[in-house]
Amino acid sequence: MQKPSIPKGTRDFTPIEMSHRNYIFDTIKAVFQLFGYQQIETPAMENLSTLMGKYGDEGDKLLFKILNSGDFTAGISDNELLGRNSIKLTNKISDKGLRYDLTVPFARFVVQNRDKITFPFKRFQIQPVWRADRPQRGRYREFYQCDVDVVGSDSLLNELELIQIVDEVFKRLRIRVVIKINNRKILAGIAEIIGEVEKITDITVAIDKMDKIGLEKVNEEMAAKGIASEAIEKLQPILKLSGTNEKKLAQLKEILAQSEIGIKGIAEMETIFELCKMVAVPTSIALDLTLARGLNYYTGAIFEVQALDVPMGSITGGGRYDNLTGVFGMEGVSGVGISFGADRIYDVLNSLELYPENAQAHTQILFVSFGQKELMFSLPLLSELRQAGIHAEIYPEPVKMKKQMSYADSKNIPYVAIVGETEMNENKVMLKNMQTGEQKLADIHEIITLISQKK
RNA sequence: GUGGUUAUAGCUCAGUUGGUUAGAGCGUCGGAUUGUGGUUCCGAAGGUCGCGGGUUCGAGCCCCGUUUUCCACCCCA
Repeated sequence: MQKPSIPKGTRDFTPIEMSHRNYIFDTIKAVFQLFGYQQIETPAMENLSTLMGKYGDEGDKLLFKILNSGDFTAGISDNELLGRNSIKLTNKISDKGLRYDLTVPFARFVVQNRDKITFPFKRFQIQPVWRADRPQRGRYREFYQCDVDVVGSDSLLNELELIQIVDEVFKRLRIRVVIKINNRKILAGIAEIIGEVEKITDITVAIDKMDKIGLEKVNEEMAAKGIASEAIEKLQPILKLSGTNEKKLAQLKEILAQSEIGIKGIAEMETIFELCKMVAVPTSIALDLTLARGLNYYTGAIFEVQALDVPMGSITGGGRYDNLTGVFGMEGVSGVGISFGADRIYDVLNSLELYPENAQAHTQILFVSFGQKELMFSLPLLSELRQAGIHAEIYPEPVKMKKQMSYADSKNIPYVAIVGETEMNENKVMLKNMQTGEQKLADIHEIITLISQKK
């Protein structure tokens, strides 16, 4: 017999773990709805043509591909098979893949369902995504993203709203966080000023690592990518900017004075900070010029959220993308959105043990079974309890009482109903409080009132 | 994809320079207690030491391969 196992980077969740996870999902969902967002879902698998080329070369490699059904080698010549060109071969034997994130499927959704959507469209989506990454701390091959996006509106009010959502979600989850914010236009302006417009991706990827590897190594990496040493030299004062958000922006304004796009980015940031001040967002928001984020479809503000009390990569991230639907043939639709990484938030919550006590909706009363007659007596009572909204169950086998009591104990069920000869004669049940050990004869209505009060 | 690391009972882990029959705690099941759990006591079941090969008189322990776990890099939630 073989030992059962699951694919690497995937996990099972027990009932307790699920109640913890649902606490996260329910909290996030409630906040999304509070701000007027509507839920959608898209299929776990998409056509590869939808997914390929949207996440860069690295992303393409990390896509899980689904083998075509039936005789998938039918249309392939022996030469092609023997050629062992796995990329070419993949295109022939697979035309579907598991989704890599929720944003690209959402863009497809918008284009395909534009007749049913009124803009601005505010949607949220909570579903798993899959990446063929090598698993490690805070990194899984299957994980949930909780996306909120607004498409069809350029207003910076949307950016504000997303910040407010982040603030509210983490307030409710009681996780202390910092919201890091930057702007792709500012990064573009910087590239322009130092004369390396072509290399903007390499520059952003390198400076994104500032926190992790430090200034020196970042400089080394940029040099290795072929960025001119004068350009790197010019970049230094920018990387060393410090002080309040306002101070940084003021200094940047001077540095980027000659860059139209840079000035535009600064203006956006100023507006966003002003709006945050106006509604008094309590979470600290830090302008972080080293924040770049990998996905290259962002064009304006970019966000990242980090937990203050647990070392963990970003637990939420997103930004503004001006033309995401363009690749699917629908031009000029701007969107902005963020994604909560539910599995990382789950890890943070686990290490801080921040779950509310009654996070799980468990059984409130268990009927023990003695035999056929008692069963006939108990079943209608069970139905009555359930109709009153009380979580009730009956032990399905007339086994030893010790066993049934242990079951109640291990499931943390607060009340046990014992029904035997004596109780049936009086049309009552023996209600035992598992915490105090007290028990008393009670009829069904007394029980309903008692348990309902305890809720 | 690159480098390192791990694997022994359902779970967490011991296991001496390579030496007879591989252990503990927890959990599970049974009993003390034929209608009363959480505490206690007694007992039982449960392992091809990840898998495959090699070295050796002899391998859980050494060597090679492979899979898996975790960590770092790349990249990312």
